[in-house]
Amino acid sequence: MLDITFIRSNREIVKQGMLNKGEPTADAVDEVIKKDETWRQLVTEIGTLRAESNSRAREIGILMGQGKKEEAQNLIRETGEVKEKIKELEKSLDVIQKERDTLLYQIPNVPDESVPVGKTDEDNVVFSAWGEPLQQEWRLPHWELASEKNWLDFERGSKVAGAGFPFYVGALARLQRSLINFFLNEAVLHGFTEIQPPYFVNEDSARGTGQIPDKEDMMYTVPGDGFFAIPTAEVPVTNFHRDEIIEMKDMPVYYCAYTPCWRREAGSYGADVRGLNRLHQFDKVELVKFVHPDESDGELERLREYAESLLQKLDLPYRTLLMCTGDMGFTQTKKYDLEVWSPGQKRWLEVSSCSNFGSFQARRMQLRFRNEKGKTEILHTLNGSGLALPRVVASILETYQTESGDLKIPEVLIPFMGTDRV
RNA sequence: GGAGAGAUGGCUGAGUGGUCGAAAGCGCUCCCCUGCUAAGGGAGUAUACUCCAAAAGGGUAUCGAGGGUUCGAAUCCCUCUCUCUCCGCCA
Repeated sequence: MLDITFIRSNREIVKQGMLNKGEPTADAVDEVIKKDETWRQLVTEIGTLRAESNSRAREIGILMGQGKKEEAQNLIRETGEVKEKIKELEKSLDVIQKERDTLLYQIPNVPDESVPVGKTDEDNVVFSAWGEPLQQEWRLPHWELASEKNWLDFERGSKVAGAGFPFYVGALARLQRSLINFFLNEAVLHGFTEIQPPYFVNEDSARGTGQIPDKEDMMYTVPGDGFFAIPTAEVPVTNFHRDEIIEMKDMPVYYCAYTPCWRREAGSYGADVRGLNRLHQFDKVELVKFVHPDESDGELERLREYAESLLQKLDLPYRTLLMCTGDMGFTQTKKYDLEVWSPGQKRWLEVSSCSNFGSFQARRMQLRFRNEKGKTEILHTLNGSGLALPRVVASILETYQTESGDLKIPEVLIPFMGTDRV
């Protein structure tokens, strides 16, 4: 949610940003400003009437205290009219406010100036690249190697849960656990505080990070309890401080969390969903930052660099994309995607997405800090994957496989795996 | 799941229909005094919205949340949420 005051004084910028993000029109901006004007008028009017009603009530109290019942009765009679008027206006205010807020929720965050304007993923910019993508023809896609080794069981996954819920078996299960440990250890070394969040959240939390209204279809729900299965740890971790004021001395706040993630992924098909490319449940280590508004630009770059360093330590070639306005999503001001090379499929796989949300999420959540002057101020949030597991696993299976059909273990994972080859 | 108790400002904790946004204490900030790592005195110290060009300053709302009664509610009524205690169940 954008600040209505910001929208009022930056009408054209907000409109342009909305169009750049691919919204068909930016009419909501004009409408919300109009609604807000009416809203403010009503608030002022109601305030005045309430002031009057309050002062009369106080007078009545004093008269009663002095035993002047007659005079008090007169005043009480007169007050009825004001009360009626207030009730009436309050009803209108309620309606207007709902209309205003609905519009407000429809206006996306404004892209940063450094973000390229574009419509689709074709317009994303390759920001950087690292490593030499392997091209040998003998490399098998990860699902073939995994099948030969009995490491992945999609059939039983379907039987037990459904499509997109595979079992990881034996060495591959251990490899995932090793990656989780590696990622968490690295994050803690870089100053992130490790937390284990709930895997289900309530509606308020889903709204706080912007999953609703808009993207509730992406989440699994728990019937009867009103819970959503988290689509990413971002949801519970960012909501950790919802409705709180963080002291300046405690800023910036960095968290990392490992969780499974559940996504319905309605409408996905084809090669996209082969093997580990796209699942309904996957593991991820997520990084979340709460920072001073002046710092968020730099913090995004450091977040990106940190995520990249993980791929470098695993020695997996990757490239970093700077997402264009049309492909970046509703809530972000700027976003990088990290894509790892999949030599068995000869394609890039997204394994991390690092985003700056500015004050957009924080405002919804009333997530504030006490600034230098002791005033409360909405802070900025960022998050990034560090990293999403299945595609990293896929890339490892394809990058580290030998021509004889074994799998070498990336050096940094050997301590966790207890072996250098499986 | 059953029974009971409770939810007040950064914290502790008063307040059961009338100048209560809320006593007092603690903490914190500033000032004064004090020649010493103590003590004393004074002032200040919630959040959101809104009016005003802005500052100063007004106004409104908020005592877990929502609704109700009333001229007036932290205080009465209803619903919900959460916390604690005891019992049951349990990884």
